[in-house]
Amino acid sequence: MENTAIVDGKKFKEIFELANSTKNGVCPVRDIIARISDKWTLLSIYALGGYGTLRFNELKNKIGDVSQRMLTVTLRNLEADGIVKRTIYPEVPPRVEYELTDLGRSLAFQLTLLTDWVTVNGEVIIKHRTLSLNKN
Amino acid sequence: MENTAIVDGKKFKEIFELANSTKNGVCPVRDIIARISDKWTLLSIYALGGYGTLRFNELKNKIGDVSQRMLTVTLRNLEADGIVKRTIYPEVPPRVEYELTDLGRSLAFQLTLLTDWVTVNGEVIIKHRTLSLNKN
DNA sequence: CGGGATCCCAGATGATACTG
DNA sequence: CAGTATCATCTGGGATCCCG
Repeated sequence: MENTAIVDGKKFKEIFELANSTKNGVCPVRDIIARISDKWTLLSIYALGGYGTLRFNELKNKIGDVSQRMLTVTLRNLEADGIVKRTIYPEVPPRVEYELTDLGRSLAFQLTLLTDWVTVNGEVIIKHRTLSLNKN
Repeated sequence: MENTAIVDGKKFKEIFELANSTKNGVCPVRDIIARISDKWTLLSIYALGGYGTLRFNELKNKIGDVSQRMLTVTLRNLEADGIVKRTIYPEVPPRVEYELTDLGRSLAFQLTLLTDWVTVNGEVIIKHRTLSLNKN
């Protein structure tokens, strides 16, 4: 049944048109997918999905090799999109906690589906890629 | 049940660890997601999913504003990953046709799920983003 | 027709230093 | 602690020209 939906191609044409058009200069589909599939964005969402609530440096230490600047930028974007909630506690030293919103959790769930696909098919792809390289 | 899988966070921790680690210098999860969520890759997959088989310039014209170079690069990558099949007909002038492989169709289906999510939640995100901008 | 090769720029990203 | 600001760098991607 999975293939049925694909073979007829109707849905794909609709999606293609949707992804290939812009409203007010932006294409929601492309724009949003591009943003969420960013390296640090993906890791941030997964980390917050797995650990619930994290402080800035906790998140930074978990991801490991992200620069402070990029984590800040990433989290600001996610906050602006309503995917992450940022809570500032007026203490000294300051404490800032991040967590996924309901929208964020919903997105996170969708991303697990994609990740599952990659888990199943990733090795085949990497292998294919490697073989392809050796031909040249 | 969707939330159950997320609230406990177990699966997310696993996925996070998976996406945050590398084997032989590459992380399949991040690497593959980054590649497929590229603007032109996404549009190419959708177009081939919807129209089946397309010649180079047919595909180029459908997408519209893609440069020749980028479409070539995109298709070469997809071919190397085993997602797109490239067939050259030894004619003059040359004819080259592109189509999704079984792996490609499987991936395309997964991407429709993500696109569906964006279709449902995209406007909310864009609106949230716009409101967020106006605060500054 | 379907590319390959080259040049080049804007924007993304990292490193570093400073601060409320 | 959790950033901001600035500078340096590096890369994606477009423009252009050429070719089998």
